[in-house]
Amino acid sequence: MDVRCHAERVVLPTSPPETVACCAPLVRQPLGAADAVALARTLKAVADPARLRLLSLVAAHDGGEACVCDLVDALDLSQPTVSHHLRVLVEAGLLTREKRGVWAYYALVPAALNALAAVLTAPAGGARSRSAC
Amino acid sequence: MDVRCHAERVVLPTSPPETVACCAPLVRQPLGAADAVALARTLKAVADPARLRLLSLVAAHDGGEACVCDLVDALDLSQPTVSHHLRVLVEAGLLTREKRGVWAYYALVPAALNALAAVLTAPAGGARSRSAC
DNA sequence: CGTCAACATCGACGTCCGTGGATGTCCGGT
DNA sequence: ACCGGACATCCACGGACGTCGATGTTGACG
Repeated sequence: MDVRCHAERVVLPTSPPETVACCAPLVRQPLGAADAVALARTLKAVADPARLRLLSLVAAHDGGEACVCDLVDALDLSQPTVSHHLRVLVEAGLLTREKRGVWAYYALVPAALNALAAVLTAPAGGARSRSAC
Repeated sequence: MDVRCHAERVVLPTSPPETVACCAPLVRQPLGAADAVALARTLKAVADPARLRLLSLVAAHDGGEACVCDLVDALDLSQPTVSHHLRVLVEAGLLTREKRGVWAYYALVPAALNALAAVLTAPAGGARSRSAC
């Protein structure tokens, strides 16, 4: 499950997990329709207040993982709603789920977040930037 | 007493005074509800295929700016829809609008995109990373 | 084996969002 | 002054999304 460069491949709507859009600088060249849909799908997973707080809570938790009960307690949402958001984040490849006993522990996938950040990064001052992946 | 998980660990300090989406790495500390809403609002502006393509087209265009007619021609959307998306992007601070004569030229705001990217950036392998805000 | 707790799934409801056609506004040209 | 083109705004419709209550599944424990 590595996040490699040059992923021109686009997956079907019934996407397998962890299909994070790789380094497509967004400001280098106009991205195609299919790539835009794929990128938007991942960004939509992050573009929600509850999901942002979940990512933040999981990342800031001890050991970099947290169980659902902790998250339900931290947010003002019902347990099914929290489970739904966690599912969305896992399907987007941003979180991993590991069940230990009765509890389900969620952990961050830093590479996925960094891939998103890399796509959004724009050349602040200069015109052309390095194309190193 | 029953063993209800370990829900006494989380503190939930409400929202810190700072509400700016400056360097708040998202993985450093749990972000408050208000900050999450603000961040999500900006991310929602980007989490759309048409808007992503618009950003890409504008950035890759000559001079870093493009008029609406170019964008309507590039995408398969009606002119009102393109105007709507451009409006969303301008209100999110990601594009600027300058009207010259009959045409309206849109240009990218690199700092805005970079701010988003900075928030999403996670410590890939390391643990702690400090950054002066 | 029965019970309880943790978590996921299902069904439903209200709301927001993307889209296009019709229309309005502004500017330049003849 | 009239007309045509470039954009913006308005309105309405269909689909997607966030939320919760109810229910199902699984594992631990007496």
